Amino acid sequence: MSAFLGKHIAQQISISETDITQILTYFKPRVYEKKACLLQENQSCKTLYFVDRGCLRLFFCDDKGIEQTIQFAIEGWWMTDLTAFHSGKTAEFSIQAIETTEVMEIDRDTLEELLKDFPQMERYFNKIYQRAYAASLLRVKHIFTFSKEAFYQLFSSKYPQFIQRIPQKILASFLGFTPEYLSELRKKSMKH
Amino acid sequence: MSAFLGKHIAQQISISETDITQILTYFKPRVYEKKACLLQENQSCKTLYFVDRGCLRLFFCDDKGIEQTIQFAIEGWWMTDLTAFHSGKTAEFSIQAIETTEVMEIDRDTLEELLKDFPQMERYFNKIYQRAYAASLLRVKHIFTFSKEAFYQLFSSKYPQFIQRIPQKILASFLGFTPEYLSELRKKSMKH
DNA sequence: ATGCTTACTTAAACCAGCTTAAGTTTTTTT
DNA sequence: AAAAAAACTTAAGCTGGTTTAAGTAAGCAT
Repeated sequence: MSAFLGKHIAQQISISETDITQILTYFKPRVYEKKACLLQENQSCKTLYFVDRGCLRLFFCDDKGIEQTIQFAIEGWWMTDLTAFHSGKTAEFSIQAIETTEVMEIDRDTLEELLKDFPQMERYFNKIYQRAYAASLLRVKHIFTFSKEAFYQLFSSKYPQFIQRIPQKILASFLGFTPEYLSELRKKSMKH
Repeated sequence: MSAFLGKHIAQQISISETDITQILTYFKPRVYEKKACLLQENQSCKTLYFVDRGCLRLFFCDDKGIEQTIQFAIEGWWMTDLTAFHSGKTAEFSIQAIETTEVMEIDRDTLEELLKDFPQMERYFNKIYQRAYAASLLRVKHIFTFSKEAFYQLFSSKYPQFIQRIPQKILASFLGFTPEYLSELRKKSMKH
């Protein structure tokens, strides 16, 4: 049972201990092995994940068959193909575990029940979506502001843990350039 | 008084006519002239806008002093610097009216009151944020998937009204390229 | 251990998209 | 209506980042 999710909720909204305990029963704790696939492009997306420990990525395959990662979720972040999850349409993205990852998961119907039984949770998810949206906008801002080299420098100084944790190929696709160019940048930055 | 906002809310959540009428009283209708500035980078962001008629843009100045537009809001869309609005920090973005624009506006305290008096509205804003977040992610996907030329083709076939309404310079910065290059693409696409 | 597959590196040739700079057209101001 | 400013166009030269291709290292199965 994840104490972390409970804490995370309590941090965002005012809510009683007993409610939190109740709320957690709507979620199912589960472990996904490294490289496990939680959601496949073009399939229906039934589940919302909260990362307790580990790391997930959201990605798609471009027309050349290259996997493009557009988002990570580490401890304390939520992940799903939002559009597919809420609309019932087939997923545009895939989700994969980069490391062995412990999640708390909930399906759409159970989430609806949860929101009916605990309407305060609307406010919690509101904050989650706001944060995610703001992060995504900031990302667009960064893409436009910085050269790829500057973007790499910024990212590696701001999130050094990521550079350790994430395979280069995946990191390169997240940052928006080829693995070859990332390799070049790494070499360059080591000289200093 | 905006009937449009009321309709928009009723479309997203189940709510009574009388509640809608009440809810609308929390908002203030207002008209901004073309080129008017609704929010300035580095100032505090106190207001959330719903566009009734017209068009707003969200932008920032990069280090070379060039304005980069990262989002539009036309009829039926909300706009603010979300992070600044909720956190009280100074804004990272500016907001400007591209056309003479009628909005319904609400400040943070009034919004809090509204959400206290009508908790159902949490669900409404939840949907708004979800939609905005999904749109932003899709944008990142497009940026990575398409060449700038393909991106322009896609955009101009999907949103031909925009091509008409938005000055080229602003459109170019939204699409992520120079006005000169946009000019070249336009010429190219006219030949066909 | 041994082979097999996948991840990373290096370097040269190439090109999409930018910069610069000058010209034209449109809009705004007086 | 004229002048000034801002928006758009055109074209040449250039560069950040990709492509291609070949080599090295690391992970994984047998």
